[in-house]
Amino acid sequence: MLCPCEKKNKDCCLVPDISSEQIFRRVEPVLREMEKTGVLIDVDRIKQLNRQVGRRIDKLKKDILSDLGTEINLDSPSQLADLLFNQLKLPTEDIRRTQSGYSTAAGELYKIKHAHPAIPKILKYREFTKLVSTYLEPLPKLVDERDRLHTHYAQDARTGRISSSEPNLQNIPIKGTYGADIRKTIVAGKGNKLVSADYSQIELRIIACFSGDRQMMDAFNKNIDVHTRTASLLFHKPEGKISKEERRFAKTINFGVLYGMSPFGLSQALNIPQEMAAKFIFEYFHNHQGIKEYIEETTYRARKTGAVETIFGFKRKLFNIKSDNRILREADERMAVNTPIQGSAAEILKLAMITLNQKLDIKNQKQKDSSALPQNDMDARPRLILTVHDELVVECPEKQAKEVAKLMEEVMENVVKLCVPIKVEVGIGDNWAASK
DNA sequence: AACTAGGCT
DNA sequence: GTATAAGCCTAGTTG
Repeated sequence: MLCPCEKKNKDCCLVPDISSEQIFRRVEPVLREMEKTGVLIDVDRIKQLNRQVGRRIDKLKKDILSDLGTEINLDSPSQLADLLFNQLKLPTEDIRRTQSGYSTAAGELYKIKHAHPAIPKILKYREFTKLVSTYLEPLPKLVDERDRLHTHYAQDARTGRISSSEPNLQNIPIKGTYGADIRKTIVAGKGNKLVSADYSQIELRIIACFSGDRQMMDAFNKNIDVHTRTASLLFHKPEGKISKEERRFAKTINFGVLYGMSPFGLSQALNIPQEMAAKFIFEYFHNHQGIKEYIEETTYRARKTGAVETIFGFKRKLFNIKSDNRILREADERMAVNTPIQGSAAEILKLAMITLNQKLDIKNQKQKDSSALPQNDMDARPRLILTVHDELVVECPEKQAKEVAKLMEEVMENVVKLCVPIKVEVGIGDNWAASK
């Protein structure tokens, strides 16, 4: 048992006595089982969406090419950049460069969206072609005879996070015009429900605990929205008077801190002057002394030992932390801060998966014994089907959904005890979007 | 294979 | 003066 918040009394946290290596090993069979189970998708609905979005792409493409007055390949960034910036001479002063020329990334085109009627259409075209080429076209081709998708899960060697490939089920759309529609195509089988459980702001809770920052700990302990608390300190207003915009700013800064964001990065993210961004960051660290000291302490220790580690002792070596090359050194400093947070969150989730699977197995055994379910119906029992960094999804018979939701919440919230509460949000639905 | 872009947490 | 937010996977173009 080791308490991660070293600045405070030793017993405020309870971390099970298990190593990161053991977690790594014991989650593997859980992952293999999830791959085997697979997730059910509504193939007809995907094909329908494919046709629908495809028609909009065709129309956009026609409009864009007629607006631009030439035949170029819209999927070629280099052809597009040459046309927009060299031939049509659209303003370039705010446009980032790539190795080859001007960038046509969405964020850059957005800055000049009024400079030419084709620009907003190009942005839509990009959004829709992404959905078709990455999701709507490939997914139906990857299903088995029962319309289930079987991904491959792997554990990342640098942070311990779980990744998903062929297909990647961890980047199924949720935002944007058709995002929710696509997520709705991941469905529960007949008579089943999907139960989704999300850790609420797990990474911020971890940094609150590791740093012992008074304001952040206080917000979590009193169940005050942490972004609203940050906004309240930043804008010198009571929490009740914080606007949506102010909360959004605070949220971006809170996440920025986890990643080591600079004034430049913040100014880009919020679309504000760099000076203002610098002021926000200064003010943030003034209000959150604990976080400031934690970051200094972590990078200092990384320099001394050449590595950082997570709550269960997973180590990441940082080869450039003492480099004379500022670019490389600062990249390692950001990893030094981020890896223990992201990696610890990954371990907490994996330990919850191991524990949850154990309890589901025990439950399944009992169900079988009391013959509450048909003996050979492999589908009629709760199974983990998805894991997405801070979320787990279980598919289970409708009748068990509430019970399973409760179990997931209980297991995930108590698998470790930090010096702030861990909160989980659960939902039940017929598809992935509805279960949140 | 490198580059650019973009989906998710 | 220069680059600038952690981690992952996939797709299309280019040479």
